Amino acid sequence: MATKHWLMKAEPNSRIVKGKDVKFSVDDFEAAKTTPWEGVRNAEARNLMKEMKVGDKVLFYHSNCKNPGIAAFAEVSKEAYPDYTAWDASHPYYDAKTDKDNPKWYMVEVAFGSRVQHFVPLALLRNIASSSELPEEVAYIGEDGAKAIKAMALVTRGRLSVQRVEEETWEVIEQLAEKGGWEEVGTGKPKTKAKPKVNTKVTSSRRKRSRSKKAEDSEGAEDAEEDEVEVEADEEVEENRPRQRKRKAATIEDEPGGESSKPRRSTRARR
DNA sequence: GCCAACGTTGGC
DNA sequence: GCCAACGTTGGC
Repeated sequence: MATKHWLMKAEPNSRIVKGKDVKFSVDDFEAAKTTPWEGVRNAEARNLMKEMKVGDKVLFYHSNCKNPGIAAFAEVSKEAYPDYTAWDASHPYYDAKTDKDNPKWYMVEVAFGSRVQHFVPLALLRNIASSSELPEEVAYIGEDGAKAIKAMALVTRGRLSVQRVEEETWEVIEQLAEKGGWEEVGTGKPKTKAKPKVNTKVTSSRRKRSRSKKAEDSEGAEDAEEDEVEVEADEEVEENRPRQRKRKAATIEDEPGGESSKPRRSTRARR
């Protein structure tokens, strides 16, 4: 079967949930090499993860930050298995309503591939999606490319933390990540619609702040290494870091510490 | 099963 | 920090 493509969101900024930092930036991901994508507590996102196969390609997205966008390429290294953090009362995403005999939440493991050469900001994608004409800085994606972007779940629905990405769309994102071109201009201005701001900047000045550490969020990239992934993981992961997101969790809990071993990330799953 | 209230996500 | 979109919960 054909390889499928996905987009998974993580939060690059520090955010403490139940005493634990759910941050998981592209830097964290690169250092971890592989990470269990735990913490997803949204049924649709979980169902999509269950469809993932080893080798499927993933766009790593920075969410809930100053400059949200696509920061890296990754791939699925382990198929869906029960998300044990749902049973860990000290975990940010603990779900008191589930138990080991009847797992409700699942996670996959994702292996870092490479950073994008040019960070692809959500603002750029929104700009492309909302413009009647293709911004000239990214004219190389063509009208079909623009059409693919307009249909992206990231643009049309936004809130899902795990989304399906069409192959053609993946290719357009690859082109953008490789060629860039809007940085000096700003995301291309908005033409028409416009919503907002356009982004822009992005690189250039970039934003400041952000996250706890530094940022990187934005771009990053610069180089990138390419390579590809590989990896696999097997075993378990080692560490990994966290990120994650929130969710409600239920309550309970108790304190931190816990084992948990890893926290991780995750994306949010929106709930 | 419908739907209003509520809570969350997440861009800005 | 604001707030819009949307998912979930729970009453009826």
